[in-house]
Amino acid sequence: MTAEKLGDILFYSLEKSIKSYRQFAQRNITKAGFDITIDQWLLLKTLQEDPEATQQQIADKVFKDYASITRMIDLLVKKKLLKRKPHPEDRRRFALTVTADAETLIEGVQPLVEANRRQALQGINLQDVQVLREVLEQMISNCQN
Amino acid sequence: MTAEKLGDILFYSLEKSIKSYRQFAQRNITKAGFDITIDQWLLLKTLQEDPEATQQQIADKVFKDYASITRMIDLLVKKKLLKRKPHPEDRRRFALTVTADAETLIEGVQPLVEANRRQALQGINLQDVQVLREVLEQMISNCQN
DNA sequence: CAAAGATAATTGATATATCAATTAAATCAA
DNA sequence: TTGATTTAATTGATATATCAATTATCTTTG
Repeated sequence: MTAEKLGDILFYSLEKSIKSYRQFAQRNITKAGFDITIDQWLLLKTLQEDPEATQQQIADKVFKDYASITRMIDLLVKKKLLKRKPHPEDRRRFALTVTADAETLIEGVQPLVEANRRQALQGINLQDVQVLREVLEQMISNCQN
Repeated sequence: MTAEKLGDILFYSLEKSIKSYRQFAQRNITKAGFDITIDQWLLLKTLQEDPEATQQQIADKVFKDYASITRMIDLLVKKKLLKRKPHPEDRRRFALTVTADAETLIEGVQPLVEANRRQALQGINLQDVQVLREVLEQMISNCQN
């Protein structure tokens, strides 16, 4: 019969948990008056960590499609959070710069993000988080083809 | 300094793992020649489990937005996988019926879905899956506001 | 019963995901 | 050096996510 109920399926909980967290986190950021999505924040953060990254490297890091990154960057440029200039050494690329506005925004959001993470993990012990991390990594590698 | 690297962040692994799984599963389904997305499959499955469900109930079950469900149903009707008729008792609603085509499709996809799940969980022991499940549920409830 | 409130679904606007095809520039190889 | 291959990014098409506003119908309640 294998009457596998949706609620019993691990992947369903996975989806649900990540969506819950995203909604929760985005709600808090929006409520606090920040005009930025979590994905945009993450992209900017990534660029700050590695200002020389190509769009493809960014895509790999935030685990998104190249096309999505192109469009997100378009948006961020429109919002004056990024500057896009021709790259001096490789004309296929662009040199991306996080603007001062963006830096302020990112800093402002940071404590909220940390608070969100803390609240989401409340009452969960560290060993379990570690197990979770390992299981997820195993799953990721199992799905690499 | 809190130089929290992205890779260290649990939520990042969560996103990455669910995306890996989805891409992996969708790839296999598409490769096998089935013209359906995982989300569409899930919606149809949910309706099969509970044919009387309202769209809102479906949305809650698959953890999607009402608007998304409306649009997915439009699509499924176009693809002849669903029939939408006026509901006999409540004119605000629709009576949704999974077509015979859809039933065949769902059955055909089923073994693939199960194989995908098995492969994704390979080498992971059951206790750890159980821990995972519990942690995720806790996280979900932590984010309920 | 009528007005107010609740419920089911849709629509519009914007953001993101994904695949395939394309363009432009760089690099490699004969 | 030219011609083939690879790489960086974009574009188009389609699917989904999310919020707010709207419509239509039902349910309460005064």
